[in-house]
Amino acid sequence: MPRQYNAGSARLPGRLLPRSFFERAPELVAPLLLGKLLVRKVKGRKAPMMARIVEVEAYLGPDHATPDPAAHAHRGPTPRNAVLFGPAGHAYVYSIYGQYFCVNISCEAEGRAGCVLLRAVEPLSGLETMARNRGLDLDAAPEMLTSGPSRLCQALNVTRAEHNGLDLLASDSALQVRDDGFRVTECLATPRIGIRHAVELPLRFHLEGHRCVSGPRRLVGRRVLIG
DNA sequence: ACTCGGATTCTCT
DNA sequence: GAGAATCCGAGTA
Repeated sequence: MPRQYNAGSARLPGRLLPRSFFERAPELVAPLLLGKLLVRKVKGRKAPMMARIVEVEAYLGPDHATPDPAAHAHRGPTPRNAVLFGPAGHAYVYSIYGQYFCVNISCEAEGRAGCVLLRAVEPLSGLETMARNRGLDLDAAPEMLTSGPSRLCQALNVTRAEHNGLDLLASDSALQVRDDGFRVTECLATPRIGIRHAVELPLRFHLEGHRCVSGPRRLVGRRVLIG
């Protein structure tokens, strides 16, 4: 059973991840992010929204040994992807299809790009707020709230205007990644979803069988041990 | 200035 | 499983 958190508690659970955690290649960081907490603090509200990361994808920068033409950073820095070339542990939020957002976490040392896309999280607290943000009934199933990169942005009200470039490793950030001690020992690596290029790279990582994971349930993948 | 495609989601059939 | 919605950013000129 997922650990429950007191929505009224003033202190956030666990601890912030160190920046060094993200100053590595995205394909190493991505599986290690599974099981970590995503915390969304909203000004004027006592209780933050919290969710556990269950599905991610790695996108490689132009200096990586493996070319990744599916990555936004592949052709080098542009105004849009500037955050990816900055320090690690920051939010790269971009808009897609004119109506949605996706959120990534920058990886690698400053000057080098690479990131991890958050594709799905398991809601832990603030589910009614998430449902309201998504325009769903307050008793909507958890997987309808945050299963999908743009669904989770909508549920947590993450936008490019407000959150692009935000430091996810600072205690005063509206969006944080934290480690509450929850341990994931293995995951499944599969091809990434929704891309046209580099479709063969196995850079999508998820908790096998988790109901909040997005996408087709029958993707071929290989088991990966974590830690 | 102009074109084109997109790391998606929802609503149908 | 297919098609629509919908617009920003990147590339080309």
